[in-house]
Amino acid sequence: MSDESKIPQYKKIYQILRKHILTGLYEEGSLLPSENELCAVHNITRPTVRQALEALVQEGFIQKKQGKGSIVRKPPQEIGILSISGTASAIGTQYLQTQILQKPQIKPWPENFPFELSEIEIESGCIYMERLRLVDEQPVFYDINHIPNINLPRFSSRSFENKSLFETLRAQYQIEIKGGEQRLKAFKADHLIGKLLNLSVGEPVLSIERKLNTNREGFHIYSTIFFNSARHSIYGTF
Amino acid sequence: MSDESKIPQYKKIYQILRKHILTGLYEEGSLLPSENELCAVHNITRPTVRQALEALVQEGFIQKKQGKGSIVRKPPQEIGILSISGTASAIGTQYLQTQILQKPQIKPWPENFPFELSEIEIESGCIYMERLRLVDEQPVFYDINHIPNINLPRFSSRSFENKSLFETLRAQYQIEIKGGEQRLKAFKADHLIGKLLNLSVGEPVLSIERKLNTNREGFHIYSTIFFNSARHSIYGTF
DNA sequence: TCTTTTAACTTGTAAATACAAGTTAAATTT
DNA sequence: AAATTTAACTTGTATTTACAAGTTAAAAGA
Repeated sequence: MSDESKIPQYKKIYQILRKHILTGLYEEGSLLPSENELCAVHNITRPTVRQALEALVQEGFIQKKQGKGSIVRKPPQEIGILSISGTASAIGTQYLQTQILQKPQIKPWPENFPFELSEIEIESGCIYMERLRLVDEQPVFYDINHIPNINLPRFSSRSFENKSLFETLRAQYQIEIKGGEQRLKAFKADHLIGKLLNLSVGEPVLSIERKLNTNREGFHIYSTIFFNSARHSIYGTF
Repeated sequence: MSDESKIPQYKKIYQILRKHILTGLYEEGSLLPSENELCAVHNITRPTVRQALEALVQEGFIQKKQGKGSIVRKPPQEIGILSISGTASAIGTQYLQTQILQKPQIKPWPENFPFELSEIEIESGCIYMERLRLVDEQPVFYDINHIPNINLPRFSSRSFENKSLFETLRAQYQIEIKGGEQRLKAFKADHLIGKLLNLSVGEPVLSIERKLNTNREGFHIYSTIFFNSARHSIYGTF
């Protein structure tokens, strides 16, 4: 009797359908099985199926049409605004390389941290890491991450090369991003940022400061991102 | 028998609660009446009440806690990322002034429009308007809007001074923003942008290009925004 | 008095059922 | 053959009922 049996049925159906959409079992634009079919297949009732589908609608995986069905969409996978699109053509994550500038290491929180921290976050210290992300060998953004060091065994020894930080948190620690807040500014590149992003000092850089909420209450992820928007732009849906 | 009777009950409850939260009937942090109380008051069943509450949760108006109740929140009113926050203190919309640079006028769509248009949008032409928005008498952003000229009687004769474009669309035409997509860049101010935003040529400016979806199918609002992030930043939750 | 238990709330999950309303294609009529 | 109607789907809205699970405060016990 594992704890799997405690997962609500609608969530199980949601996870199954989500996986099937992401792995390409359902093509973009095609129709999901009808609600009644899903009822029959999984032996549950329509309200439960509808609860699962509603979650998929909210995340943009499907689009429902009365009288028609549920149309499969493949939304940009990142949360909030974080996808990158090229000035001319779109860029898939397969071309996005990740370079770890600073491997995850445990540190105290910085003095003048731009966000307010909870007590438990302060007590636990934080895991610090820096990454540089490149498209076509060219640096596109540089991010600095602060993650509370709460119940994350072996985190600092994990490799994040060419892996999504969020995907690791989801798969290894069942941490899911639920939303967050962010502040954006445009400013002039200084010497360090310019060097990292391959820009002259004074060139415009987009900076994002964000605090992400997770399914663990009181556990937040704090990131600062510096984005080179010369050849790319930040793209997002909402 | 007006068409009001065709509005679903859950939507009516949603609208009532939304209004009550916005007008301050329920204070931030306080609890909404319980689901069963709302059932009794409005003479409907719990699933219907829950459907209304779910919509409020999605928009951030309330936060539910099992065993406790629904806690009232007052989210930043703008959709997507559009709120402004000062570098030091937050800024309420009451300090945000609007200057109309170009009153709404009907025009054909521009030649090289950055978004793809539907046939009906092309046929109808667009309403064009430019605004400059100021905080403390200082220009903060300049926006250019293209709205399809579809069933918007008397739109071009309306005054938008110090009024939200979205609030007008909601109140006068029952048009609600349902989401959208956007592209952000940082770039150097040219002569025009610099003059409008009171910046020197070459200073960094944040630009946003957005396409907003509405509850009218095929009706989109297209905006380009130039933001002076010297003293303010774009703030948003997601 | 302090601790524990209980009872009365709250929201969360789930079933079974019914009808409304939009979509589509087959069947019928013209 | 073409237009119309109908029937069989789809999702949307709503009721009724039931129990699970988290929270809180009053009641009972030490």
